[in-house]
Amino acid sequence: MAHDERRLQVLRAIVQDYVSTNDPVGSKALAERHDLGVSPATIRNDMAVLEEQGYITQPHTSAGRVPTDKGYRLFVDRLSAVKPLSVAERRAIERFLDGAVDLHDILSRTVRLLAQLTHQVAVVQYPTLLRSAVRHLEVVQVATARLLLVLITDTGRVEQRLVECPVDVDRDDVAELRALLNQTFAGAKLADAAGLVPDLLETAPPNLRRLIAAIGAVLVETLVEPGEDRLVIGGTANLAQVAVDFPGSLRPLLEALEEQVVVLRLISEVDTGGAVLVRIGEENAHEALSGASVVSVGYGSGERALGGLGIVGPTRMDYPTNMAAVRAVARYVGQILAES
Amino acid sequence: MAHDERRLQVLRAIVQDYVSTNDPVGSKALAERHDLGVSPATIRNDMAVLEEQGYITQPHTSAGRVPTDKGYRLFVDRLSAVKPLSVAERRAIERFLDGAVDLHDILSRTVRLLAQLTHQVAVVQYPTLLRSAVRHLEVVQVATARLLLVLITDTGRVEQRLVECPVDVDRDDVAELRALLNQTFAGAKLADAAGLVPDLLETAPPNLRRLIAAIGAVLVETLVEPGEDRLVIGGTANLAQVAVDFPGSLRPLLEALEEQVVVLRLISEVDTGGAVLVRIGEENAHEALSGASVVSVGYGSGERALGGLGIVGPTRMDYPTNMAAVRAVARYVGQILAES
DNA sequence: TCTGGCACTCTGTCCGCGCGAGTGCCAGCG
DNA sequence: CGCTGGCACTCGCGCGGACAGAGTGCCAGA
Repeated sequence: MAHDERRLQVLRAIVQDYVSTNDPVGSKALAERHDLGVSPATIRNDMAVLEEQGYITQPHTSAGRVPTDKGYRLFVDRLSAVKPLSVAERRAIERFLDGAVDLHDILSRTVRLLAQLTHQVAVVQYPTLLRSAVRHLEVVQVATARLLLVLITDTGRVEQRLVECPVDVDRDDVAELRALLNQTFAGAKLADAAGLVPDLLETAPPNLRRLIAAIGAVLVETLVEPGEDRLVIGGTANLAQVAVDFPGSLRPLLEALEEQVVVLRLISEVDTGGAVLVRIGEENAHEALSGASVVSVGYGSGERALGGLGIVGPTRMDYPTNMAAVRAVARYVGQILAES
Repeated sequence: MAHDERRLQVLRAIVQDYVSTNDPVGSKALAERHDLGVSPATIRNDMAVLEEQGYITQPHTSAGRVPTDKGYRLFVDRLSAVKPLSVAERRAIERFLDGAVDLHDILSRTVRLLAQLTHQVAVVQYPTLLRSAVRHLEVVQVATARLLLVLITDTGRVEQRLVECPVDVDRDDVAELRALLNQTFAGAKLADAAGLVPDLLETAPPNLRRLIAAIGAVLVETLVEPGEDRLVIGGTANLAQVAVDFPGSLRPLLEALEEQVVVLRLISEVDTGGAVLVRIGEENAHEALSGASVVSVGYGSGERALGGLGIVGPTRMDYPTNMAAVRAVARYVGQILAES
């Protein structure tokens, strides 16, 4: 129907204007700024309907209208096209990520880049251990009965653990152990690695049994602990600018960001096959984020996502632009990781 | 003189009251809350002198007095005793830092702990590479002409770099290389390591020359780059609480924190032999920090500081308590690092 | 079904005023 | 010589009323 169509145009216009001005938008201003071809009075009627349907609301009688979470949702789902990035922005991405020396460098550059492009808080998850593969396992003797186990994954992530050995170890044991471990685990998916420990234990020469048991335990612990996934956060300075959107409640938001677990859960739910995921306001389960939106996507070279990245900002954000930025950055990061 | 002595008492009382109430403190309130043995009128005279000397100021005529940077400085230098931590706090430190699995874990626990104890933003520097020693160098072949060089220091820090080789490499070369590198560098201070490269190059077997040249270059680059020192920051949520102290200018402070270089410079100037360093307001060269104070100290097991840690907060902070917390945490971190 | 007009409602802002806290100064006292 | 109580003065803050402006809902007419 023509009416429904126009009503959606009105909603779109409201979202766009509200996002750019941060003022509740009235019927008159809408008619002026957008070529809707109808008078303010007509728009008022449409607005009344939109309000009844729950897409917009007025902060108080006789102020303009403001989109609700539901309104933003409709906007994101049906009323916006992802805005392509400018050439300059694409260049900036390349320039920014080039020259990174290691994984941490890549990720911290990424987070700065994303924060700069979107003017929001950016979050990047370290490549999940479970979806990586073993590139190399290194054993370093620290003391007579103390070994340092270093795990290097194909994504460049490095994890290290101290292992207290039940027996003294000599140099030859270390070399043998190193060879044995790499022979067994090199190339294996970390998700499968835990399963390989019993085999290894069985086939190992007797003199190394107890040692391997200790190491295996630490290894499994390292891999299975799922909470261990790390996070890089940046651009919190952008929160200060949009402080108006979080009346007084900036603190819980900052707390939630430091409480990495909360954000991690949001960012890591990205198994939807490469689509950018948007969570708006109350859609975020956590209370501190009920006034915020999260835009996230998985990154990774191959078929499966290695981890997630995204941004956190006020519900009143420029979704098309930010979604484009998040997607583009994720692609580049995937490429860079594939190369290294 | 008795007069001077009492004036200092007055200054101390002003600082204490102002820190705890955040209200400019007047002569009457001061006489009531502290047993100075004199009347408000006398205190007023003292205040007039203190103001003339630049230790306190009034925000506007007929408000109470507020300490200046100079006033805080005098307070810190001469009027305060470092407050010992409570038993509960000491327990908390131990409990918090126990069970850390690797260096990053230790440092991120430290930063959270410090933020929690002081209610300020906490900053911890990674152990400086230059003051660490090589524990182990690992070489992993990633592709035919591409090696991954992994450096593990005695402080548990791990650095990795990709090396593009000028020639193809086979497995035996890698093993030989690894042995040679460790033989040369293991145990060496990183500060001296760069100087060892030429020797190594000279004594190396001819077939490895070009390879070692490439690796040596990367190694030197990694070590010499001084800007590479990393930082862990936490407790930014505490900034929101004290936002009153940074009228409107919370943003530049957050920016300065993200611009790690700025903070790094402050935190890493800790060569003063273990004393806690306090920089108050304008004493911080950087403009964004001109309304903030930094309390820092070096940590490390042995004679020399491995790195710095500290807190950043409003000039109006509880210096005695915070200095005690910073010092105590630094000691524990030093212990923990020495053990691992 | 859209449009123009009209009355109504509500907020944000500005202004003026009084209150209270705090000061500086002065004269008197030990 | 230093301390004290008293007193007049200053100035910011908060409160209340008035006002302008923006926006709405509704209604009659095209």
